[in-house]
Amino acid sequence: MPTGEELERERREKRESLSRTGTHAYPHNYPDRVPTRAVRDELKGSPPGAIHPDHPRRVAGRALSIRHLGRTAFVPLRDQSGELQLFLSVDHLGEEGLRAVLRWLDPGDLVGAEGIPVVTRRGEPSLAVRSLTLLAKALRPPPEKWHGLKDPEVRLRQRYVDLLSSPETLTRFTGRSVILRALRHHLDEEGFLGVETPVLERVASGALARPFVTHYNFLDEDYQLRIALELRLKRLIVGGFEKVYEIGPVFRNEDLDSTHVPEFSELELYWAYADYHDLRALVERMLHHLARSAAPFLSPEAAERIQRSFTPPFARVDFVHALEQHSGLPGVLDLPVETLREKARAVGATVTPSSPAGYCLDKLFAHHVEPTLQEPTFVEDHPRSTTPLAKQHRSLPGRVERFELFYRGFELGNAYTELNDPDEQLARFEEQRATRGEETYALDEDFVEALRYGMPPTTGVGMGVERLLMSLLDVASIKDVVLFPPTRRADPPSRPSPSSKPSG
RNA sequence: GGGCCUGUAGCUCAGUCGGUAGAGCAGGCGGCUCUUAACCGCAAGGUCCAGGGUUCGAACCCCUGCAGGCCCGCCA
Repeated sequence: MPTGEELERERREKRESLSRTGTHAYPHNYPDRVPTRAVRDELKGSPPGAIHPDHPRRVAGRALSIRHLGRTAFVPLRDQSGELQLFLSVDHLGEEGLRAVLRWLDPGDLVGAEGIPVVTRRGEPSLAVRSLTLLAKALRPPPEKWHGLKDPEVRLRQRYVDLLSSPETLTRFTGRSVILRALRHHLDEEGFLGVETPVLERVASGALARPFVTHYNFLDEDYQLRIALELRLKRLIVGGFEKVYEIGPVFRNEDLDSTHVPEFSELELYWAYADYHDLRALVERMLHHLARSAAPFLSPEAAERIQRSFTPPFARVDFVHALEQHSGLPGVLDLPVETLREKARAVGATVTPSSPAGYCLDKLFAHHVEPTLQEPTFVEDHPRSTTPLAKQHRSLPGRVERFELFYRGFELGNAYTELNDPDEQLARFEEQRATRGEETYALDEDFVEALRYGMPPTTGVGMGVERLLMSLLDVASIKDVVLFPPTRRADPPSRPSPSSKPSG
């Protein structure tokens, strides 16, 4: 850090000289403060020049910049509720008081201010400061006040800098928390119980993904980080819970792009004595509710558009009909698997001689149909070979009772009428293992054992929370809704390249 | 894994034909009692992502690597 060092040294010197006057640079609290928004609200409707000397107020936050005009100065202050201008003048602070403040105050410092609410002659709601207190010195300068922090790499690696300098980032992540609170509240209101199940599993199953592996020293045993919540939650249904959900992190040892991160939050929900038709209606109600809760964090136009999109009923298409229509392959379910492999390979999928029909159908669907599903759409009644955990369709042979919800061309959720016959479950696992080799759902023996005790008819859904948030907050990249997405090592040791010619 | 693009002051960005780097903001000094991207003046601030090569001379051309972005592939 070349001249950053000089900037920091200057700020350290200001801090030290303040300490020498007996002022603590890092006091322990700042009592009786009010949000800056409260002061702005009080001043609403007051004319320029208004003064409220009988209502002294204390506010605290980050000083954004300093506009010094001789015997006055203006300092915008930001806290979580918004911004308020501090008005510093010799009239309230005295000659020496103002001079002293300007000696130590830097943009980025955290300060507390006590003063009286005023509206300046130019009409800006302000606090005429009688006393300014340093609450924490910023040794690093904040990003440029007008352009802010642009560097996408720094925004991810040092998210705190992004948050402290970009109000829209703070707003977006506030939106994340508020929407998830609304989600939990909605599920609670629907009668579901929130539960927590283990992140560390002997065998991570319930989805098709490579797990992260870790080691439990005490048991001297390798554990895996969960890739889904499904099998644990269904055990709870066996045990007598009738409506449960969990929202929590799952881990899939995979690459990262605009719709995938290796660590993400999943919502899974299981509902006994109900089927996927009941669940479809619940998902519609839930998303409609969440779209309303997202509105305060969006532009009015985006809020309106998203609420309109998520107003039930959503579109419904049959998996097989949609695939046949968009691919131009009639009778796709009756095609021999060799033909399906050939067609899948033709659209760029990685196909092996043992790739099963379900895999090829998934790939063909992903290529031909998914990009067309921009508005919320339920894709229903998948071929049986595409999934091992769903129950046979009650009227369509060769299909299962399943729906996936798509929006903007990506998958938001996946639901089944759950398979609850232990013998068929075991057969499906083994069938997958036989045809897919490594590419298979791990066999969870204890889960099958649980089913042998009897699981009521049940329906369940899994949704990627970040994708849900991308949809509701109207952003294009999953990193925009993950506070601390993973990044590569910042400064790997540089080594001379082996192919470079020796100097001489 | 493949293609394209990016990396220069604390931040945001210029940098022509290869001739030892520039602006604005922030910081320093001076001025100004209503600014709000305040303004005016002065001075200062650089591992040009890293390593190597070509050249009298490289931020610029070449090679390799690293990090990031976009697209494609892979991945429930």
